[in-house]
Amino acid sequence: MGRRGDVLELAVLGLLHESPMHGYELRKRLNSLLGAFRALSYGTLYPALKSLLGQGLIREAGAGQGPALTGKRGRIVYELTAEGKERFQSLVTQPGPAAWEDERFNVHFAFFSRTDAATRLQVLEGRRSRLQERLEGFRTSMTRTRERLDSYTMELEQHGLESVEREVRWLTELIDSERAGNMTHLEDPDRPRPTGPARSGVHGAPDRGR
Amino acid sequence: MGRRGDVLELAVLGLLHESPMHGYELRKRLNSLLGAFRALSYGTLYPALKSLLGQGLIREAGAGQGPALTGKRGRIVYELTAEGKERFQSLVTQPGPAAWEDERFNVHFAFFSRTDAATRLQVLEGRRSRLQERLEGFRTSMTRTRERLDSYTMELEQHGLESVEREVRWLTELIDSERAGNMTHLEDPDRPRPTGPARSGVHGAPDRGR
DNA sequence: ATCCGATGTATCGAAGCGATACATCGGACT
DNA sequence: AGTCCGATGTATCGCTTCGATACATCGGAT
Repeated sequence: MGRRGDVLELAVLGLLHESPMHGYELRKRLNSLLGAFRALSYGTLYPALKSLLGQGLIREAGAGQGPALTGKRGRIVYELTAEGKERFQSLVTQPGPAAWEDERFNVHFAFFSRTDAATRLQVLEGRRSRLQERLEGFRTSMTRTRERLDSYTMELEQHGLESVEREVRWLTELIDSERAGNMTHLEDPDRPRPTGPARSGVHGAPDRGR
Repeated sequence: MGRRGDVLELAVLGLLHESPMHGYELRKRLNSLLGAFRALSYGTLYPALKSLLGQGLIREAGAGQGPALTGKRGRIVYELTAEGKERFQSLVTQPGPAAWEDERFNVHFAFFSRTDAATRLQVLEGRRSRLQERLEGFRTSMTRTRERLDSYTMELEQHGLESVEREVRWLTELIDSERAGNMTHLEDPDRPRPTGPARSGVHGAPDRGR
């Protein structure tokens, strides 16, 4: 499993952690999960599944115990093994080198309800500072090319800048509400609370897929 | 030149149309032009340049007439041939099948000042309706998965929706100002006007890379 | 009754990516 | 004066991923 593969690994493990699934369904879920608008190719998915099978992280389930998805033919339902569950936990708990890169972040975020608060903050803040670096790059680039004025190019750069600024604001709100949430119900993870950030009524827009 | 290559072709041609350049410089410009945050690989660029050379659209310039970029070693400066210029014009004038796909759009937009008004409108409107389709997808997907409530996933979908809505608004403003601009100075392309849209003081944020 | 689009698994050729090798240059530090 | 080092610069290799396609079954519309 290669350079993009490890994100795929996390994503597949996470989805199968919710419920067993076959490849076709998995792909659809992955497409929205990865946030990429280009569909994930089967030429990527199936090799990845094979690799996961080989590592013993998933297995093919004997058909027909999942409710309401009993087809009678060759649909292969995958489910997590015990090792798979452990692997998922370790991946989600210790975000590897650079979990805040573009697609990485989306996937990690999607599994935040299965992540502990400390890790959530770590990922959110990592992502934010990553974006702030990018912001710097934008600003210097824009002052550098100030004189060479093509309005359309300027518009494009301007847009990009504002888009990233927007996402930074969004992240800041999430971080704040994450911290606030922690102080009130950090100690009891089993308390029946609405898993997730304390929706503060304000929304932002993250990256939307590279 | 393959599936992404034709965008690359347009981008390279467009950049070399401004001024001759060597590969390293070209790559940096392409990275900001393509809007992709993942850097374009040399393993993509150099084969593309070879292909363009093979087609006779660009040629290697004899070194040392460009002002202030005279290195004495092997830096290879590329420049457009006459065929290259024609090719660029035809690519920029008749936007091929789907010029409004994610990265495609950025590149076409970047060369708007060398595009006629009709084509500009065509691309902008195509892009907008493309995004509106995507909006539909989002909304149905969100109502469909309403009951299955993971706040983080919801937040992610919400964000995406708003991000796209934002870009639609941006495009609408561009289209409006494009139409308004057309009525005042459509007829004289050589008039020394501030090439570009009539900056209406409002900005939006487009896609940011794929 | 049969057509057709959605569902479903799987692979292949081509293209792109990340890493790396190699080389020169200018400036900083000692 | 030496020498280190990061930026500039060209180029290729192996592995991953993509887009297309093949093939098969299902359910519903005509």
